[in-house]
Amino acid sequence: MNTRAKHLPAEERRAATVDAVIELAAGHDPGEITTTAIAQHMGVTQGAIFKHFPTKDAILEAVMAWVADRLLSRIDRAAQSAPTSGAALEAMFLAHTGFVADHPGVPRMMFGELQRAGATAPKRMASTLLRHYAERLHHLLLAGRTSGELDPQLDVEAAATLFVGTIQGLVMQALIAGDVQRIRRDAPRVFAIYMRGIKGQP
Amino acid sequence: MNTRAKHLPAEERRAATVDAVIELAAGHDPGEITTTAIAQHMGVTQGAIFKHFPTKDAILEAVMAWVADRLLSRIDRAAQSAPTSGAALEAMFLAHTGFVADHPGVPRMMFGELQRAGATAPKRMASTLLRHYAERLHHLLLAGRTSGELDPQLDVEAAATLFVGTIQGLVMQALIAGDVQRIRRDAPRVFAIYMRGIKGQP
DNA sequence: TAGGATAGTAATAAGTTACTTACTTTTGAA
DNA sequence: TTCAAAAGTAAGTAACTTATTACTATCCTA
Repeated sequence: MNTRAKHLPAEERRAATVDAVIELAAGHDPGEITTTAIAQHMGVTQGAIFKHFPTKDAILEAVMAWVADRLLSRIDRAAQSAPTSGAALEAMFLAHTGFVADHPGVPRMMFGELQRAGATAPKRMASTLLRHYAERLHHLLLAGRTSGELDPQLDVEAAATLFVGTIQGLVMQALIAGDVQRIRRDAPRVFAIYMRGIKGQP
Repeated sequence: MNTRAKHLPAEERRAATVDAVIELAAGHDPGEITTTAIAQHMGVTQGAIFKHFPTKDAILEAVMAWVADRLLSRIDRAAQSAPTSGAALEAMFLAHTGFVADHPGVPRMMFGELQRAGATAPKRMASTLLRHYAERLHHLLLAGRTSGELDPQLDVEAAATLFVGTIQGLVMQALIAGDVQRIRRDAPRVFAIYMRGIKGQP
């Protein structure tokens, strides 16, 4: 558990709670992230959490908001400084895999939330994040196709599915191997094959 | 709940229990698959389950054994009747996505088990299945590379990761869309891009 | 520095879960 | 047909979950 100062101002405590969840998710399966575990990780009692969040779902909602903000801004920053669509795709891919390697609990939680029954608030946020992500991807793929850098007959929808799936696959392999940093090593190699599949003739 | 005969012989009841889990996983998230839910789905009381399985983990272990047996045999059958390595890869891909479309709960459960803390029996079985799967994949990719059908400089390890990830990505998209049958539609299109990425020059 | 607002504690309520136990019903072979 | 083994029931338990409540410690400003 993190031994930090007690009696944090409300906003800092909320931020610390979100951090605790992200950190716990890195090493435990989402089902084990109980309010007791979150509180222990911060060094407060379980009841203290409910001074700042009305329900547990509200915590998960805040976590999803954190993820959406950080991931999308990191990806946008990476893509903006790339000269071509293909380079932007690669930058986006590496930014995303880098984010996942930094916060390996995030994709687990996302996947876990998406499986939930009904339309919970955190599930909606996860869906929204993925939609925004897909929009950026779609845009880049279309631009690359019209510029001729990518295959002029490229199936953009399938290429977007494959892009996301590739990252998901890297996460799964890392999970099985129990070695998160492996993502950083494998990401460029896997992306090279992907790029070969979508690029235009030289 | 399935209205079947009560008082089944032990072996049939065990099989029915595994079926119930597979069916429940198709529509509910793994966390909701309680022993009560399994029993209700079979039309017996919750306690009855423990006449045939010592623990809940023993049920999940039986489910994983069922999956390993069915999936690997289906894949092997598909690959054997293919003329070339590339055709075998495609047959394997479509057999796998077909299996997933038939039993959409299976990849969810696999992913859920792999996230579990510690080395539980069902988690070990899931890992073993994936290792056997990777072996077949590795073999096919190597054969295709030496025959010249695939890129002679192909990064086999990365190609195997991408193959598995592609399927995982299809599952995730279907989960988000809430439409399992979409996997059947998208699988050939996504595989086409993958194949373009690994094949040799014409 | 006094005192109200804020943050945290300890105990506990209410609900679930996997698993057990004492008992009853069904099955099938002698 | 009889009856013991097999299969299922109903009720209960211990452990764990989220959330609440009455109280206490700490902070910060007037």
